[in-house]
Amino acid sequence: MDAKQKLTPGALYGLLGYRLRLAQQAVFRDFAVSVPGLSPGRVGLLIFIDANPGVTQSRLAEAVERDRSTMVGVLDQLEARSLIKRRRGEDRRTNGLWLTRAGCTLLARALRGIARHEKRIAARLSAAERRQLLELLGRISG
Amino acid sequence: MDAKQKLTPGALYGLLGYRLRLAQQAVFRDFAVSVPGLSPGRVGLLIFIDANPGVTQSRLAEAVERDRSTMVGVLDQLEARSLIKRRRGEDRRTNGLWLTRAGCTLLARALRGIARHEKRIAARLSAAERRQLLELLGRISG
DNA sequence: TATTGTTATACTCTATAACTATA
DNA sequence: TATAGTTATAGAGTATAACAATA
Repeated sequence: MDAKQKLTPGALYGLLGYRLRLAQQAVFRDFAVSVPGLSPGRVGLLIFIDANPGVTQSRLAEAVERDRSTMVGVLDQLEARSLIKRRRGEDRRTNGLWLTRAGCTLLARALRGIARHEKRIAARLSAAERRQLLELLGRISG
Repeated sequence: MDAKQKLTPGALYGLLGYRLRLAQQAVFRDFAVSVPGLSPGRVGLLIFIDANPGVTQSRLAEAVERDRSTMVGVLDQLEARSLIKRRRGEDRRTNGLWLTRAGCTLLARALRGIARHEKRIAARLSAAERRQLLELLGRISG
């Protein structure tokens, strides 16, 4: 053993915030493997559009708590990949959003990947422990 | 109630990864209020330098799992704020890192802020629940 | 006037590749 | 040759401010 400490000191290791960050990073890495080609945020957008066909860009931005200007580029990318389409709304200031056929297909595949992912990260928890973890996380989130 | 779903659908809400992300975001927001002027990552660096005075940039980068090129700019900022100092090592390729007086002072203040922060985010958990949450998070992190 | 989508711009955090000075 | 620090560059992801079209 070295005189120097190897990783972050015990000071951090006892903190909920730090441990939450470590867990989230581990989960994120597994997600990237299980759901190639889509980040968690992107999947969230596809799910939301799928559940709310024709939703406007501003409503979507509001739903995921981002500025509407932020959505423009993100949606440009999804549209460039032919996963979504924009269509001008009855209120002609708005764009309605829909999944394309390819978007539906990719979302379905992503959801299967997420199911595998979820199973893998919960592998070391019993069903009761998984429930309790969700409960405690909910308490933290306020 | 609208026909459209308000936020992300139940599909996501049952997922550990999603709930972890929500909890982490809530904690992050509270951290920013409790520990003004330093992000969680920056505090981690100061703690590590404090615990390992004279550590080189590369060892620090390795400890926090970042590329050494990433550290350069970050350390430039901390140095520009006079929180750390670099000193050329015996091996003259290296820079040793130390906290300055101001860095020590700010770190001490940050640690007090983190203590308040930790107390606040754990406020809705019993001691046993807090322990269990740490345990379950450890299991998730692998 | 107010709202929607857009653009221009900028900031944070991160990485890779190539350079320099040392070893 | 190999390593430490640096630079140039790039790419996510995010925001604010201002603008045109539309309401």
